[in-house]
Amino acid sequence: MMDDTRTRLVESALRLLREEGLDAVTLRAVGDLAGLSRTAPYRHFTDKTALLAALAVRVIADLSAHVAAAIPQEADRRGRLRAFYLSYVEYATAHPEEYRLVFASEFLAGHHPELEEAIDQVTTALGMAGAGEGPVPKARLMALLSTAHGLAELAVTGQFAHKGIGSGDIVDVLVSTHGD
Amino acid sequence: MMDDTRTRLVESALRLLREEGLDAVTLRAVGDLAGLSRTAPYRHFTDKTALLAALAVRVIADLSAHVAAAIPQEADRRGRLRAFYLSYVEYATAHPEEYRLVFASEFLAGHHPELEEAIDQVTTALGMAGAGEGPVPKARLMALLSTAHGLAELAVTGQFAHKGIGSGDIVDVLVSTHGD
DNA sequence: AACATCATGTTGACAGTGTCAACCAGCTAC
DNA sequence: GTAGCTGGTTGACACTGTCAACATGATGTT
Repeated sequence: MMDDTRTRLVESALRLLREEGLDAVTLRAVGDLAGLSRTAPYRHFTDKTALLAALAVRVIADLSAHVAAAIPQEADRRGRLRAFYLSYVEYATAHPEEYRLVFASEFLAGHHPELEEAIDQVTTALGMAGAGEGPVPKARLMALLSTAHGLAELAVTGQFAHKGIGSGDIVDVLVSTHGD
Repeated sequence: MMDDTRTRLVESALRLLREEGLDAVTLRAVGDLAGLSRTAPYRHFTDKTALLAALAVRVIADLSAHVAAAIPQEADRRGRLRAFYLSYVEYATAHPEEYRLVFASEFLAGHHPELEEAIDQVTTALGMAGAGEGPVPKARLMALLSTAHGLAELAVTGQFAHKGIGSGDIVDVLVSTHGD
């Protein structure tokens, strides 16, 4: 398969992202690390943004899996909600460059459908975990996602740390007022 | 004053941001538009990121003023909360490139203190408007800001539009469950 | 078997970018 | 009057994304 090289390119890009940050993810570096030449990505992605979108899909899948695994099914609604928020923020702060890419890629022009699909994946995983009984309405799911998303960004960029509070405190507030 | 040229540079950058987007904000273009030469910004900003941070401060001040003006003091708590969310999202969707800059600049390395201060300004304006009686605890304020922030990003990047829901629906959910 | 086609990959080149070094004009201060 | 700083300029450099042109091997058709 030639999809093989495609995923190898994405994997190389992921390694660069993790080890050297988003700015180090350059087409030339990706090609080099994959054992190919600088313009090789152009045979598998139309653009650099297309490569970044594919990379973002990978990252979001990781994030989704992390969050889904962190929500204990046997806990009550409040407990699952707290686990959702905390695990989401945890992932973001543990992998700041990856999360930065997610933010950046959402602003990419020419909306990539795979990216939207990956985000849908997060919300459905969230819906299954957080439901308890019956389906959770879409608007509610998006509200939860919005909150977690904004929380993660402010946490990652150190907006909480430089005042006295931690993100845990904020999750407390969110869960206690938003929890049922 | 030589601060005059400094603000003129920021103003030129703002015009470029509004009229041609974030990618068009290049040091050369900023210098040209200000009637100076390409490296002129280096006499007033150490970095390009420093210029962007200053620009972000301007944008956040605008956003802060817009939100503060949109919250009716005579409304009840729910009403003010709804006005806060809606005006925040409204500003973001009306000026997407400016809001994109805010996201990008928060991820800038070498945390700029003025930027953090500008963000504090938003939360205090929010605190005064949303308080009613007594001071609102910091964690609560940050929770509100997180939610609005995440909401704005998902709205700006069209994450709601491509399913059936609008951001107003989500604000309904947020206000009804989070409103008191 | 011979040929055309296409996917994959390479090198060379180009315009643009952030950044720095070197240089230059005034203004201020002693 | 001269030393030094502030604000400004031009020239150059390494690097980036992107494209055009070219190679090469596999595939498929006759």
